[in-house]
Amino acid sequence: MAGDQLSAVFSALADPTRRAIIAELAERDATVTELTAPLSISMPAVSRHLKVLERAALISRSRSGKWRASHLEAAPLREAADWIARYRRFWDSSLTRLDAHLAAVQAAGPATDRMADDPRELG
Amino acid sequence: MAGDQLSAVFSALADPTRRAIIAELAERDATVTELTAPLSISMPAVSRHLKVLERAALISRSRSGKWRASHLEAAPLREAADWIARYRRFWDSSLTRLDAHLAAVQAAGPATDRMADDPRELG
DNA sequence: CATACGCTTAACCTTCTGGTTAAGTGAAGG
DNA sequence: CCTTCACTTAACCAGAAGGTTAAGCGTATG
Repeated sequence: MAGDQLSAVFSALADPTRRAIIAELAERDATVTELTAPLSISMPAVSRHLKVLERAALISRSRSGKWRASHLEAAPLREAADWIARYRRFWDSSLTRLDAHLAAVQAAGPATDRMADDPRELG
Repeated sequence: MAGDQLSAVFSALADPTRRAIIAELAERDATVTELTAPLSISMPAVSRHLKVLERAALISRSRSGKWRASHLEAAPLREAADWIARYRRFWDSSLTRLDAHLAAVQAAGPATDRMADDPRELG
């Protein structure tokens, strides 16, 4: 299981250490040693976390001498965000008219659409 | 690890079967039997997936006679979306001018070029 | 009331995960 | 050179995950 891209991304994000690494890389590229420093685990453990992130395409890595820098790649995060966004209508009360319309269409539920009586169509 | 709420949510979303269940519940509440039908796994397996989703607070369940209906609870999805949204500037091309400025400042310039000399200059 | 139904729990198995320490690789440098 | 540094890989372990079948439990129902 968990073979598809989305699963790999969510699975990568499920670990707090990896989220911390992502947060760090959001500020600057970093070497394995730099990433290990603030964490309370060994460097091999960090190395494997990086491999997981790399497999999920959440980071890319460049070699320069004996250092390897990790760089955040956000494209998979967008896919994850897009997936979650499908359910945005379930929590967001400030829906735009377009969102409401699409939500109504997707839900295929006529009664639940509170804006169905609004004559204004989306522009 | 993986004890916090966010980890539980991402971990729950990491499984394709559970995402399928969420997609189903987004359309209508459903019993365990109804949820099991389109899936190629046994009912006990689905029952455990539901328990995982319940622990992540992604669903609530109500009992009615011998049937138990599952209901989607989207609040945790919002938390997950909020976390990912922190990195939106890394993929969203429609940045505001302020966001672009902050992104440029935080990225802190061409790190990979200087890395060849000394990794400490990465930041 | 006996039985079938809906679902959960138990027991078991295999695979995955995340950590460790120790050894291996390749570039820097005294 | 030959060591040190940065990092990866290997070997190992404990526990979690996800599947199965079988059994249990409570509610409908013929």
